[in-house]
Amino acid sequence: MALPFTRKVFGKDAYVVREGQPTTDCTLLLKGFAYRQKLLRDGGRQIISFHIPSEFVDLQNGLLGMADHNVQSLNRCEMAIVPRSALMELVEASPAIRLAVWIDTLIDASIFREWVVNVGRRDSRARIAHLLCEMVFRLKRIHADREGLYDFPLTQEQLADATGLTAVHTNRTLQLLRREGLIQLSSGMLRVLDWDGLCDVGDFDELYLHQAI
Amino acid sequence: MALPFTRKVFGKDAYVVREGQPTTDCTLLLKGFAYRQKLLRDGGRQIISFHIPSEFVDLQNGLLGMADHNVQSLNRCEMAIVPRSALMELVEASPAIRLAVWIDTLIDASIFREWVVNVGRRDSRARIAHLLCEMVFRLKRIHADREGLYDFPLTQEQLADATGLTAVHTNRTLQLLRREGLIQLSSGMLRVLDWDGLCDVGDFDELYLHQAI
DNA sequence: CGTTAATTTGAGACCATTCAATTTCGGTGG
DNA sequence: CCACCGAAATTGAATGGTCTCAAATTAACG
Repeated sequence: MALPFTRKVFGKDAYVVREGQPTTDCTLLLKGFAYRQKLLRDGGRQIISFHIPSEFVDLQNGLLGMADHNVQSLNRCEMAIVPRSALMELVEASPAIRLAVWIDTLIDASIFREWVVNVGRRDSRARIAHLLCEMVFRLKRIHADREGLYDFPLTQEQLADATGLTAVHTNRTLQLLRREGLIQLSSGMLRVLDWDGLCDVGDFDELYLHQAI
Repeated sequence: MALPFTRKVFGKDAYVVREGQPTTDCTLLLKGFAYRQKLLRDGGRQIISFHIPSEFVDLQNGLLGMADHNVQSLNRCEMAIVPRSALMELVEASPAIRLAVWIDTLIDASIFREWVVNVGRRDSRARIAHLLCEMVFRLKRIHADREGLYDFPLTQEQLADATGLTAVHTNRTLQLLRREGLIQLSSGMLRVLDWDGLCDVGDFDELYLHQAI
């Protein structure tokens, strides 16, 4: 809280950071959803992470000199923009904060590893189930109990770009998960009807999130 | 070099770290190749990175309390095993080393991000070409000029598990890359015949490796 | 309430998989 | 130096999961 920051509001699908840009800030997501993505030369897009409030979306920018991917808001977002230099000074001054911040970047990396597994080796049903498990697991930490109902503003196209599928096939796979009685998903709200079943389908093991307490 | 370490030799396909294991050491690869992987419940395997001499294979173990994936030797390897506590003490004591080590873990993460893109959005030809580009780019840094010829002991099955393909299809794709005059690959040796062409096919941009000097 | 975005549906094509058999290669012992 | 062996690479044919391309329907928004 002692860090200097500027609060900034982003509309839907606004660019927060662009690939190839020199890094000047680190950005904390206060409200709304955001995602990170890379664009391919052929126009394809791969989403590499989704972010929910309370998460840094580009912490690696503190030490890497150049952004290697894009960061976009998913819906209307409020962000706290922290000058990279201020964050790094704090991190140098406080060993405890340093460890916390470093660990945050390491967990980030662990999630990417799991995503490699997800898009590399799981079929469409497991892929989407796994992604939903991860999102719900993380949403649980920032929300009071909502009886399993969560804001979930991702479009099927975004879900598709995150899982390496097409929007059409994502749609069919979601219908399958619904038919199986695992989830409800509509109007930007997600409810998990059968958590154990969804974890089972998605081959989900929370170990990689390193949230044991 | 001041760090305490024990030198250890691993045979082919030996486990260096196992998923779920409490972390006690960090391991530096001195000789040979290694890889990191995750196993799926259904028996599938996804390789999430390859490592060449001079690289740490599990630096995140310094701060995360538990291994979230497996590390295996690929061929005969020599490793320097550094007690986690010793490394962390050094890192606390020296700001310069701290930055270097942290940045190393951040580049690690950047590579995972690119791998998500690779297995998520590229077709088999581009996927394999991209992986070869990355490996050769990294091999160049540790080898004197070898006229484009490098040790490359990965089997086609390992290449397949890293790209999310089957060994059969990997074989056919490698034949295609050979027929196109891009690479030579046999007997554990790789030669790139057309670097620009291979980068083009693989949609390879070295930015994510953060090696600009 | 109009307009655009998002979701849903259908049919056909294709890339990659599966399964099985064959060939080649690398290493080992005689 | 050759015979042998298991691992790795290669080939073929059939299957299948996912994609592509359109069009239709529904939901979101100003």
